Amino acid sequence: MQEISSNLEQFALESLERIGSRLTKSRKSILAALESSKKPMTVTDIDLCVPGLVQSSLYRNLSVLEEAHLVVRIVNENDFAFFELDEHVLGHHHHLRCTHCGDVLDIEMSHDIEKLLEKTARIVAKKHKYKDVEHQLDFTGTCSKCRK
Amino acid sequence: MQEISSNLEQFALESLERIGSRLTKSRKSILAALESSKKPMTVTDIDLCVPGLVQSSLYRNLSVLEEAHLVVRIVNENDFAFFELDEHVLGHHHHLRCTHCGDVLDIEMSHDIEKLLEKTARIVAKKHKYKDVEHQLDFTGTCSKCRK
DNA sequence: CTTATTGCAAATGGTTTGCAATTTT
DNA sequence: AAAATTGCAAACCATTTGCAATAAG
Repeated sequence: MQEISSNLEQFALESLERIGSRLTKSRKSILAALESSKKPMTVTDIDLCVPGLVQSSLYRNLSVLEEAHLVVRIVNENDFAFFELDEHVLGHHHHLRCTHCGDVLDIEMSHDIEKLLEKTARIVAKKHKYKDVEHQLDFTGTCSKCRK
Repeated sequence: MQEISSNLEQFALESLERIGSRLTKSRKSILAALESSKKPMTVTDIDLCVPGLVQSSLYRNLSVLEEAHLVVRIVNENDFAFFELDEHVLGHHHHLRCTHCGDVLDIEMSHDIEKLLEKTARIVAKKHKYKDVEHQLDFTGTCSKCRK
């Protein structure tokens, strides 16, 4: 079981405190798992890294961490969710997803593309009377494993 | 109950035939509902437009239509799916989704942005050894109704 | 001692499935 | 007839929830 970085620990403590929640051992383990993973994880993945924690508690912890803006849930067309650290922690990024196995990778876009997307988001918001519009640019295709 | 356009009817007939399925009255009604809707619909929405069709049959029909590439399923973070006509029918477009009520709107991007996204998809595919990479650019925010 | 968290078991609810009856070609 | 579609009811299954017991501040 890996350690949570002290940066993240401090940030998590504050974020959780802000919503009246505690940074328990379980939550540290969950954050550690997500931090050490190079890509989004399913609940099953996370479960393996936090032995002894019942699945319903894991779900409850993930909800709390989501509420604290430490974790985000990624919904895909398979019927289970992926989780990863929030962009506040991980930095802004995008996803490349395999439509066959559901696997998700984090990828980054150039500064120019990001600027363009932000500008576009502002235009879209104005046109459709939406507030706080954010963009999500995802790519989907077939990974090399699924082609074998 | 609205009519399906003859263009769509012809295309649907061919697409369904190709996978050994028939263009039944129910399927016509479903396609008509989706065609007349200006935005993606939930199963409940569609159900209202196809009275007398049991929900399980509706789901089965939607699966067949999906398989025939006539319809696509949009997954969002709420726990029910939205459906709309495939891009083969509707043309390529993007989505603006309200994170509060789950509502989805179709929006279009400029030609320049599309070109840039296609180019980026090719680069991403090469870098990560993915095939047939497509992009999905979605915007999320709060709609005007949810701010009242 | 007060509030948050946990484990356990049961419920939820959108979606899927088995099967016999019905419709379509 | 042969094959696809339907209705009905039951199953699925990831996720949520109620509640009493436990842990943390």
